[in-house]
Amino acid sequence: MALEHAILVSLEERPGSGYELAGRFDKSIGYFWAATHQQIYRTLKRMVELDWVAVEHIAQQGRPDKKHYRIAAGGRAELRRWLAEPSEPAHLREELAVKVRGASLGDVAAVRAEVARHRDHHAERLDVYRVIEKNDFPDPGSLHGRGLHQYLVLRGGIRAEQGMVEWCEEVLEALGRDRS
Amino acid sequence: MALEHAILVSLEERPGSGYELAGRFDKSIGYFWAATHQQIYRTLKRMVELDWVAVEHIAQQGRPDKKHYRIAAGGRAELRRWLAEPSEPAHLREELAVKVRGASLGDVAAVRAEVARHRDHHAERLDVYRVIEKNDFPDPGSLHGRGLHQYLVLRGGIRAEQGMVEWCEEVLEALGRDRS
DNA sequence: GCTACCTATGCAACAAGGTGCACTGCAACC
DNA sequence: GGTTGCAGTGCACCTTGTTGCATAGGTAGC
Repeated sequence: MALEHAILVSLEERPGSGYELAGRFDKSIGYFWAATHQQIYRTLKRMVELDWVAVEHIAQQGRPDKKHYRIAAGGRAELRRWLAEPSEPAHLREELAVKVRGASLGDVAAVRAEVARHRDHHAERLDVYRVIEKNDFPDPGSLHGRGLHQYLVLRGGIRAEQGMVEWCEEVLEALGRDRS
Repeated sequence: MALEHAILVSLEERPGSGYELAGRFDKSIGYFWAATHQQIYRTLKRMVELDWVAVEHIAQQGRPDKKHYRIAAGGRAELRRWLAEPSEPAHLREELAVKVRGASLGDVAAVRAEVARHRDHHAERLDVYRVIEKNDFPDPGSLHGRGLHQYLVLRGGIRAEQGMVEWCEEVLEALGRDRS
């Protein structure tokens, strides 16, 4: 499972609480690997038992106590092991595509409206990425190491969203032209 | 869940056995929504209980008996209902991206090799799609209705694989240039 | 003659992900 | 003064997906 490894990578970049991690998985790293707070709390607990992360209980006044996590030596070793290991190419899983394929068995106009909605969604997401690209990586040519790696992942997100927007446009155009 | 609906769409196009469906989900429709034979048998069983599909037991000699499934009226109604309903945009889930992001915590060369492997995989998949496009849809401009919808989904697959290949190339080039 | 694969279905167990809820106390809004 | 939202962790339950195994006769290759 990659969730553990995504958490390890994120904690290595910056230690933090489960709540704070859940926030990160709701944006930034979460754009490429989503997770709910439930998954994160459960996984952190398991990783403490495995000695992949270290916990520190922090008492707070006025707000709930929290647990601060940071990556442990075992976690670093696990990351190295996992990075060297081959991984399965992810396969597509796009409900919208199934709907397009079956559109003629229902209301084609409704499916078309869904495609338009998805296009808007992906266009918004694309905007978010472009802003990040502009603000955080103004000079991509000068990047090295970790910064470069983060940039490349962002580039993947941009490509994916751009591709989806273009596909939605193609579908909208074709369905709009079709009168049968 | 969309697996049920993907099966319904597939059965509507052509009735068949669970085994035969598992074959389809191993190629064609499976390129966009993968499923194992286990999932398919379980889901078919459930859909029979819901009266979404009808079964016919067929005794065979020399080979195991089989069950032939076709879509029922309830399944058609469910498809119409589902097609009219909005669906959540899928979020990305690409383990390779997590590896690229964490590459500096391990053997960057190994991650780079993985990216090359994935590029090859997606390039092969892209070839498969291009062959289907050329053979099954020689004249896209003349397509209507169901044929057009199938073509549009294939176009989505082509775009996705093309995008992945290009991203892998970008990553390979950038990692190859980086000496830090 | 032995191995391996194909057809065909399915159970059992497990891993992973998602949903709903519960508790607490402060700050901000209207 | 009541509602909403945030910070913070977690349980219980449910759905979805994966893996290993079982069964059994036919066919194809070495």
